[in-house]
Amino acid sequence: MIGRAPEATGVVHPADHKLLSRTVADWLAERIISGQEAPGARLAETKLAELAGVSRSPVREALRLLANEGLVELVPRLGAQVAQVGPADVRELYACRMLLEPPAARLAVRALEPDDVTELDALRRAMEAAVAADDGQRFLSENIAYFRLLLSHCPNGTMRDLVELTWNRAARYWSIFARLPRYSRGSLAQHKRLHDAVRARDGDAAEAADYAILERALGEILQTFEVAHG
Amino acid sequence: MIGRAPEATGVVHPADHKLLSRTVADWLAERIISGQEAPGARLAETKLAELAGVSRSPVREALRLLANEGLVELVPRLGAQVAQVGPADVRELYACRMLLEPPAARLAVRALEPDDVTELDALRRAMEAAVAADDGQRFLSENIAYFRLLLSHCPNGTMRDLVELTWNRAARYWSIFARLPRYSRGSLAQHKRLHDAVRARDGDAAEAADYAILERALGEILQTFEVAHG
DNA sequence: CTGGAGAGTGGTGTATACAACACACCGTGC
DNA sequence: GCACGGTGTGTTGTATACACCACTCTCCAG
Repeated sequence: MIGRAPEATGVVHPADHKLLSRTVADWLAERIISGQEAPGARLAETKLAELAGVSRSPVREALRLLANEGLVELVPRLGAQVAQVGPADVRELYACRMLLEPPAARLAVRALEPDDVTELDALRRAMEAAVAADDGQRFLSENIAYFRLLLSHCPNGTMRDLVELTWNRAARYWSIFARLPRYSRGSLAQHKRLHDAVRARDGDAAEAADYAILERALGEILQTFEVAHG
Repeated sequence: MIGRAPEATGVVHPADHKLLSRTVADWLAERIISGQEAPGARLAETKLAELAGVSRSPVREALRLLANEGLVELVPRLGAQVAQVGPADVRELYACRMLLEPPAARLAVRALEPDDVTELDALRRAMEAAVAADDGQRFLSENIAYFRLLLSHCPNGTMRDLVELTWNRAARYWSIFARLPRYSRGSLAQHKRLHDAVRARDGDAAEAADYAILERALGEILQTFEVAHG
C-alpha cells in the first residue's frame, strides 16, 4: 500500500505537486531497478494496482511514464513488460550519452557562478568522504547529486531534458557501481579532472573529462556483464 | 468526430495496432501544428473529448503522448497547454539535433545495403520532381520520408528514439519550409551532398552533410522568426 | 474605494464499470 | 496423431462517476 503522502503543509508550486501516478511510477521504478521485477516480466495493471493499493488509473499513467523513461516497454493490447537489458543496450545508451552529456557539461560549466562552484565543491568533498569511508552507496548518490547539480546549470533546456532521459535509462546500471569497491576510488581520481575544469570554468576541459568518465563507466558495466554472463 | 478507424481487415502486428489515444494524439497534433490551437492555449480534456467525440480517457493519454513529443506542456492540477515556441527554443532544439543526427546518419549510412540505396534513390528523385513542380508541400513530405528511411537503418535503437523525439518537437517548424519557395531549391542542392555520401556509403561525409543541412535549416527558421516578429 | 472571505464553477485526478481483444486450453473431426 | 475450431479466462482499452482542487466572481466590512 503506497498511500497518499500526508501532504506537508505550506505553499507548494503547482508544478511540483506530487501526483499519485508519479508516486506509483517511482515505486515501480524502484522495484525494477532493485530487481524485484525481472527483465522481461509482464506487468499487469490490475496486479500492480492491487499491490500498490490504488486503482488502475494511476498505475496506467505510471506505466506510460516509465515507458518514456525506458524502464518498461509497452505493446498495444498486450500490455507492459520490464525492458530487457543487455550489453548491446548499454553500448547504445552510452553512445548516446557520450554525444549529449559532454557538450551539456561544457555549456553548464561556462554558465556557472561562484556560488554554484561552492556548492559543487561541497559535493566533491562529500564524494571524497564517501570514498574514504568505503561507502559505495553514498559515493554513488553524492556523485549523482554532483552531476544533477551541474546539469541544472546547462542553459539549454531541451538538452537537459534529453540528458535526463538518458539518465533515467542508465539508472538501472548505476547500482552496479556501488558494488564495485575498487570503482569508487578510480572514479574519484577521474572526477577530479572534471572538478578542476569546473573550478577553472573551462568548458573544453569539462567536456573532455566528462567524456572520459562515461567511457570508463561503459567499460566497467560491460566488464560486469561479461563476468555475470560468462 | 474522429470515430474509430474501420480497421482494415487482415493480420496486423499487435505493435502497430492503432489505438484511439494515438488517433486522438495525431488529430490534436495536427490542430496544433496547423495553428488551430494557438501556442499557450489551454487544452481542457473535457472540451477536447467533446470535440473529438470520444471520452476523456483517450484524450488524457493523447495529451501525455504529446507532452513527451514536446507539443504540449503539462502542469499537475492545472492541465495542459500548447507549448510556446520562440527563437530560443528553436536554437536549443537544433543544438541538440546537431549533436544527435549527424552521428546517427553516419551509423545509418554505414549500415545501408544496396536495396536500401535504391529506395533512397527513388525518394531523392521524388524530391527533385517536387522541386521541378514547385510543390513545396510535396518536397517537404518526400524529404521527411527520406530522412525517416535513412534513420530507420541506424543500428542504435536508443539513438533512433532520441532523434525521433527531436523530430517530433521540430515538426512544428517544418511547415515553414513549405511556404518558402526559394528554400526547396537550395535544400535540394545541399541534400545532394548527403545523397552522394549515401551512395558512396561514406559515413564521414554523410555526417558532415547532415550537419550542414541542419545548420542551414536553423538559419532559415530563425530568419523567418525575425521577419515575423520584427 | 479597497481588501478579503465565501460560495460557485469548471477542471483535473482517481476510482470503478464495461466491452473488446489476446491467448491458452480443450475437445472434435479427419 | 495432428490440425483446427470453440470456449474460457485474464487483460487491456474506453467510458463513466465522483471527489478534490484551483480560479473567479460576488458581497460585505473597513
